[in-house]
Amino acid sequence: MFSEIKLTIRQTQILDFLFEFQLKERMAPTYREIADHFGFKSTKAAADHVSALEKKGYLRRHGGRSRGIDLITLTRQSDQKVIGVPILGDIPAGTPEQIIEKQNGTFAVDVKLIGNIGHHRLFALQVRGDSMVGRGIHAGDWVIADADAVPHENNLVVALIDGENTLKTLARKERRYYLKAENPDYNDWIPVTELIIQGIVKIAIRQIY
Amino acid sequence: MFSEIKLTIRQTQILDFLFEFQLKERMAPTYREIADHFGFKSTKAAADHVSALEKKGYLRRHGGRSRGIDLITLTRQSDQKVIGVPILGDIPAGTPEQIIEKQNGTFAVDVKLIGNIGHHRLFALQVRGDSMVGRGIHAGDWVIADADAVPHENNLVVALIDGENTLKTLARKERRYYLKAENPDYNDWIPVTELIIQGIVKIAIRQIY
DNA sequence: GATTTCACTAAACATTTGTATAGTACAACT
DNA sequence: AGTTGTACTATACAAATGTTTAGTGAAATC
Repeated sequence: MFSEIKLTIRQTQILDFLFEFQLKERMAPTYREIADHFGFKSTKAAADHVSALEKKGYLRRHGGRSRGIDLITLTRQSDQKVIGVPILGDIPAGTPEQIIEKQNGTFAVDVKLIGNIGHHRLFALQVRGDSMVGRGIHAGDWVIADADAVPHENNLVVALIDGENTLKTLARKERRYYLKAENPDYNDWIPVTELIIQGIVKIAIRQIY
Repeated sequence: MFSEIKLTIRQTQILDFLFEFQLKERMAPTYREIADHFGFKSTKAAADHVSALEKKGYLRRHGGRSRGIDLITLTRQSDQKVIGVPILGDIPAGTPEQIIEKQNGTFAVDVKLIGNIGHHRLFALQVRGDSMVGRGIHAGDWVIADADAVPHENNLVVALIDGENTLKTLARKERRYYLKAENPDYNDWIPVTELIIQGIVKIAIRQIY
């Protein structure tokens, strides 16, 4: 490829500040804001540093314009990136593949919440019933589930039972897995062989009234 | 379900231009650039339109700063509309006005979750401590709060006590309001006169492991 | 019919901001 | 030994930009 041009310690500090400012304030700083941050008594110092960073290819400047520093690699969206997660309809099909096809719009989820999921397929659904109140999940809540995650004990899973999506906790007794409803009123332990686990719940979203 | 605050044809055109400019130029336009584009002979026309859009909650302005127009909504697609909610830093200032200024990046929230907030200011913060486990809110959870909502009894509120943000339930005993921690370990009832209620929690987001 | 909102013009002011000139000091190459 | 690059100060100008006061006319709302 190409070897990056080395930066001095100070130039690295300046560049770090530029990124930080852009992320926080959602705009580029002015030379005076840079100077103030570093305690420079002249704006020329800041301008010189930015000029050096431009020469070395770390940024572009839109000459004449205020706040014209353009950090090339940082898009505005990188601060606020969302993933469109398909919403599961009320009567979903069986397999995870079909789930995505039966979608009912999408739900936007901030990547801060899910991190690096790779190519995993996610889906969203709105909770009905109160089988999961024991884990703080109530009717009307939204859950985001990962269709490709490997289930582990104590995971909150989306399972398909009799054509309906239900939320259960994946439990284990000795060597056998079961599904458990987190509500004392329910006592349904269902062996995992009788059903399909469609996804592992990663995020729960509650609207508070 | 919810109706958005309506825009006039001209205001829609202005908003479209703001999105277009931000996308192309990677920065917000100035009032003169807006005026030039539309052929306005006074910058006041542009400023008035932007002011109207701010009042209707379609954008925020960073007063005094050049290119200080901050488009909150990222996408204009009706399917996947998100609002950028400023994230509160760890040591926030007192009044709701100052909250927005101390922002630390933004958090994207699907409008499906919030409905019509009008021009209410929202903010996001990550929960520390376990004072709200009784209401299913744990350390690490995200909460989205409305800085302009009117507090009611039993509301989950963000309150500023001794320079720290804490979550409490707004409770009432006879005619006086108090703040209650939803954890049997805590028993702190604080009269509302001694503190500032910064916002009413509308959404809680939990990452499930 | 009165008031408010919308959509601007016109002119000006104040601040913010980019840019320039002139210079100091030091370290690193060539 | 001389040049180049780094890292600034000090001052200042001019352009860019936000903001304000004062107004007009039409459309919408009360």
